[in-house]
Amino acid sequence: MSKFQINLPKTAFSMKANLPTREPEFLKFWDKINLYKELRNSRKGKEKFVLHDGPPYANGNIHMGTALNKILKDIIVKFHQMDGKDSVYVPGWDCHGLPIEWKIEEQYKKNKKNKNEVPIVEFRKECRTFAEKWIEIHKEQFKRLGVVGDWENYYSTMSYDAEAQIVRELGKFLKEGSLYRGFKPVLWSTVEKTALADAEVEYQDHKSDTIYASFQVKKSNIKELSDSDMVIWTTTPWTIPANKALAYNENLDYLLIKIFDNTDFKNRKIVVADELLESVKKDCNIEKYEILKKIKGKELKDTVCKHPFFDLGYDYDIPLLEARFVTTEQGTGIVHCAPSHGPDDFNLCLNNGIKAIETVDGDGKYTKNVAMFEGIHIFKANHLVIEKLKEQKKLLANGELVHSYPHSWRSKAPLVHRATPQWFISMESHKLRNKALKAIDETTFYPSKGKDRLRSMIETRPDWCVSRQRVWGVPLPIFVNKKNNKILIDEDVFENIARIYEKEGSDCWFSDDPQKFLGTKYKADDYDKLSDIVEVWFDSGSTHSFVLEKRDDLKWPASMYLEGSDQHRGWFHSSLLESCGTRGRAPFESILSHGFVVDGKGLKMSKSLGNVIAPEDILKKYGADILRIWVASSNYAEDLRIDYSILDQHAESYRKIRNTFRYLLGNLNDKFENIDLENLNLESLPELEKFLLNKIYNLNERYIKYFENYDFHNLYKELLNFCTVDLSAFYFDIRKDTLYCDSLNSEKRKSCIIILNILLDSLLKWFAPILSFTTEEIYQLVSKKNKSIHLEKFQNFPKKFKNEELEKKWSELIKIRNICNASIEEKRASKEIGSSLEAEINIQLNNNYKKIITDIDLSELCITSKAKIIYNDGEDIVVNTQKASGDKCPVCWKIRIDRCAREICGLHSNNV
RNA sequence: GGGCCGGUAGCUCAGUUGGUUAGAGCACACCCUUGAUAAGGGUGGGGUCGAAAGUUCGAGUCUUUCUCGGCCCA
Repeated sequence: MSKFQINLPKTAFSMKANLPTREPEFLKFWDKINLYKELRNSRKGKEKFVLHDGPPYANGNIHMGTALNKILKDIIVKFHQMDGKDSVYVPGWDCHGLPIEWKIEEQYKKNKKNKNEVPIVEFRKECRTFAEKWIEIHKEQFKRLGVVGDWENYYSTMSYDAEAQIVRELGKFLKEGSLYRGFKPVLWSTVEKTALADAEVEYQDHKSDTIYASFQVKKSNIKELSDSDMVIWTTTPWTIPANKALAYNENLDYLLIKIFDNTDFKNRKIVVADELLESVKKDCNIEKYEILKKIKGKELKDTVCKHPFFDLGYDYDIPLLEARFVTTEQGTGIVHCAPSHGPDDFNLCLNNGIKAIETVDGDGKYTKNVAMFEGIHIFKANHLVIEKLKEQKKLLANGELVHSYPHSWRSKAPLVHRATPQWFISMESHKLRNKALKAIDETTFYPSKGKDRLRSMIETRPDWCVSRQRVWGVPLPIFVNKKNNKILIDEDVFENIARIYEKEGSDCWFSDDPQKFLGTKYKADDYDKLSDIVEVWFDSGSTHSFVLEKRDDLKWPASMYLEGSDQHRGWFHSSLLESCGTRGRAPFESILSHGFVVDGKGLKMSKSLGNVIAPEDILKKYGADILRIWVASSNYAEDLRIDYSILDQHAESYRKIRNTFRYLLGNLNDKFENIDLENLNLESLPELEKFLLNKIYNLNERYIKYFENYDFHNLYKELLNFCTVDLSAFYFDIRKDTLYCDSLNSEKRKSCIIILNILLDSLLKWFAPILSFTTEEIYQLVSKKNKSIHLEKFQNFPKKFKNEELEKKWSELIKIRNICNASIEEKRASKEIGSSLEAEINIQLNNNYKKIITDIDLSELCITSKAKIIYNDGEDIVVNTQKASGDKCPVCWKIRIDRCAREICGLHSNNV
């Protein structure tokens, strides 16, 4: 302990963060002061920024993707709040749908309960309870991440208000006429007995039966085709009974060949694509044959065939239709079309006046529309079809193929395309596609590539199937007239249903007298009430209508939607369509999409790879602020890598930031004084301080620019570099002498303290949206209690801080400083000196430097005991270092012969 | 299988319309300091820019192919 009075840093801010245990204390504090309410009060009447929450599904613990999403949202919401706006965040949950139904059914199975014996209403109540449970769990998990929002008044798609508004939204489509009943093949699970949403389908390998079957030509413009057969290849033999057409490509070349092998096809003529002849020969064991004729695809026009089961009652024409989807990748270049069992087939046939009919029922059994096969399950029909084909001498070959095939994500059962009565929103009838494309143009995308991604999806997507044959969802509010089969369209009825739902929820649709919904205008006896429910994407696509429009604290459209990039086909997509259909524009002004969380090597996280990291583990080991740094420092435009070594590095950076604050607090003795920046007299400050203000000003300019572009990883990097390069290694290091050794009333020291106050204030606010907990910890230390850092506003730095001349000058000085450091290091390496204060530097400068060096103390800048400068006409900068001579001052530790100017200088002073 | 996006030091990221020896911070190594001390300072090593071919006087930047990874679709 020195006997001289010096000012060493002192602070209650510990070096060790201990985030996992300390952070929850601030959660309690925010709760206690009702931070969310205070945030709203503090920005009453100000411009609103509304980030509308995309509702996560209320099922299962959160994972890294959810954590990333919520933290990113929170950072943005806090940025805008600090920017002075009323930045409102209302979290929400998506609650209806199949996954929850499955969870309940699983429970039933466990308890040996039969789902069919449970009344629908009771089943739905269990689904509701299940979702409620997960909402509560999620809530706590999200809060722990530091996410601030209206947790008390969250929204959910299963609230009565939501269910009612969803009915009103559907009513708009019904009234307009764009919601229609169609008969279309949809992906169908015969196990779950339902159509599946795109997101419910997963592709897995599946072994299929394959067949080469022949269709006898009935009539053609090409004479040689009489008595010949068109050959098709398919992996779904069971669809042959539903065949209505064949497809060819007019750009392909086809061959008419005659077979001589001793088989059913001996001396018969068949047609296949030229390019596929080799593979057909191989698969069908065709060895002896003759090419009779080459046929241009175009010439096949107007050719008509007979169904392979023509003689068994399938006595209708099978026309050849031109289709681009026919390729030479596999098969024969001629494709069998069953409009009830494939979207391509359906569209092609539709354009040629061939309608799909119900060929297979919900269980997967052929209907009465299919002769010979009625009642047989399609998954057991392949061999029967193959037998019949053989019997009719229409089978060239059959085999098996393992290929990627759609399966249900729940039951893992293979799916089929099945024509069912479904309810669709037309993309064309009321120009929905055009409206949506225009809305995309009017939306800002972060990153910009999201725009093309969404646009290309909207450009090609088919009509939107909004019906599901399930029970946990909003019932489609549709009555069909028994007599004329017409849909009841009456706004009064829709409104009546909505009002009922608002009061008691939608369960009553399944239990109560239909008359209740029809009111007095119509008789329930005259109508069939639909039992379909609305697909969940319509639910979540409507959140803008029952959240943004209905709440006074929000606005429509939202300022931003922010989700993972998969939501281009999900929520961004469905919200856009729903809103364009009902309101003619997008419900958002901007879309921010982020990539997926992958492991340290860039691989997706999976149980089997064992590379999954749960947010919970990170919170336990590092704390939320480290996770928030990870979010801020990663480039969300691409996939985000995470593993423990990456987190370790961010934890290191955190310590650097924390110690930067600690230095500030220590030298301010935890006493923060707010500096009036506008009235700050710059002329009274030393140049180094003015240079720092210039740095702060410039950094803030870049900060704003980065923030406006939501470019957080560059923003964070700038802040971190500022802490390490400009402060720790430069300003702080240089000013230690002044701070420690100068007397408290030294003007220089006071100037430095002003800068430290400004730095503390600026850094706290700059970092607050990212380091939500740590900045609060510091704020609580230095400010009045019961107010949060998050209620603060960003600083406005006066333009006078900017000083380009100084910037230029000091960049030269720093160049000299770097060369001095290199020179000092030489002497250190040769053990001549240790600390830089043991050095005396001799600097030779070109005369040009004279005006830069005026008034600059290079020994102070380089933290040496002495600096001699010699000007000449030679090289720009040459530095020689030697050991300083003299004695070490016990106060300032400089080595010198004479006493320094400081009053308390210990060297040769009378005090010694 | 198709579409889109991406691959720059161990890590996180910069690299303007193609133009000197490809940058920063962290990490690492060595040294110093012991008055920011489970801190702080200094110096330094480290990249055939995923691979190959092409266009060009010149390619991390443009083109093609391949490869690896991710998302979406089938």
